[in-house]
Amino acid sequence: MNQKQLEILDIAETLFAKNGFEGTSVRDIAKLAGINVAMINYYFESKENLLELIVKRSAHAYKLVPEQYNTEEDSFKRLDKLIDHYIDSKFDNKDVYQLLFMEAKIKKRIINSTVFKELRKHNTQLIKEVIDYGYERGDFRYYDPILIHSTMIGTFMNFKMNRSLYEELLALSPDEDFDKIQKELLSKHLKFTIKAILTHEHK
Amino acid sequence: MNQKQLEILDIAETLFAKNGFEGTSVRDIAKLAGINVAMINYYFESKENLLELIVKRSAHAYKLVPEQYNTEEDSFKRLDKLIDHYIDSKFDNKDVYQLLFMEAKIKKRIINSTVFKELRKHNTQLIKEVIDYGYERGDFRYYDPILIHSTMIGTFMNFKMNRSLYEELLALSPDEDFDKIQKELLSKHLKFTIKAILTHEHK
DNA sequence: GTTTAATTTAAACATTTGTTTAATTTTGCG
DNA sequence: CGCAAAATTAAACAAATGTTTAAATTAAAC
Repeated sequence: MNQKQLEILDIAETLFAKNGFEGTSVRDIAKLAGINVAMINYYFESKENLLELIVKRSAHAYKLVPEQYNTEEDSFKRLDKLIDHYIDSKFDNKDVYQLLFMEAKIKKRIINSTVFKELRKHNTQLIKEVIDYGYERGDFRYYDPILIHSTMIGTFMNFKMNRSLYEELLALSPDEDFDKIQKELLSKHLKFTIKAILTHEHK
Repeated sequence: MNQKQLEILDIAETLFAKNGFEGTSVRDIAKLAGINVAMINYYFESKENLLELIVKRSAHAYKLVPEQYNTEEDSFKRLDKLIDHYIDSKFDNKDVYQLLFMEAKIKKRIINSTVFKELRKHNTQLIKEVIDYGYERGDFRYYDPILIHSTMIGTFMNFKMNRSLYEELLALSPDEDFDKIQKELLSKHLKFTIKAILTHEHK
């Protein structure tokens, strides 16, 4: 794939995430990329296929990698690192995750939602291992990793999908780096929440 | 508005939530409602207007009503009731919330996202009051209601939007009432999580 | 430099889109 | 009934959609 094709993927990714798949026409993409409409079919065969390529390109980047956090011996520090790693992986690949999240619901779409499901199962399993690690060391109580993951992903997506609301609520001045602040806030909040869950007594 | 018009609203609501606004054609709606395509414009003037009507019809139902929970004197019980009330209000009006949530991102749409923002501000404020109540009685620590609300709504939406994933993960037999189980699980999890946050010590 | 292949273009293609028209049917009322 | 208003229909509308074609341009190979 050449430079131009990658640029088209980026542009399509952004537009799909912003306006939805149906809400984005191939002409929109072509115009923004400064190319002829026909080039999209020449390069990618179809619009559907373009979506599939975008998803495949980035989906793997959302997989958690144990090496990123399991060097920490302390249960709490390991959890912290896991959460930062989790947030980082989703922030770095800007828009695919929103795309996946939205498209996962659409039954019509040919897109392989298996990719998305497998991804979530994989990450849930790794989260479970960190919980188990802390549990065996007597630091955490046990709690369903599916639910923990739901809260992580849900809180994250909610922040991502309601940016303009949070700009208002948090009353940030427009020159501040919203992404950075949002990321820090989210990191702090999720760490606190998950730790609270894992150390809270059942009454 | 007659019976048929209300039925059309219901059908459109379902389809919009399932396939998105652009992903749903007026002909899809007409076919499912068993009416002529022209009737939709005859009744509702335009497709956009139909969406707006759907939103307006249900948006108010998502507003929390203090009377539903502030009869409880105990901080924890009041919080429990708030959470159940919160979940109930979103479950009862089936698909509008998903619609709002998805459409809130789309900048193109004429739909008044102010409605959605005001709704969230209103609910955040009520959540804050419950937190304050518990804080004044020495039951809770203070925690940013915006973040609490984010976790509530995020966890909820994540459950809602990934139903098929959770059907798989939770390995429910198909004859079980998934909605009911999901609702109970969500209720229990959110109650535990929010309470954990509000009683967890800052280290 | 010529020829072949790959790239890019404008135009046309067939569908589908939301909406409107104009004719028809149904309804309500005297 | 008779008639006007409302409801419903099939058809047509223009615009937009994804895709294809066939010609034009560029690049590569010999």
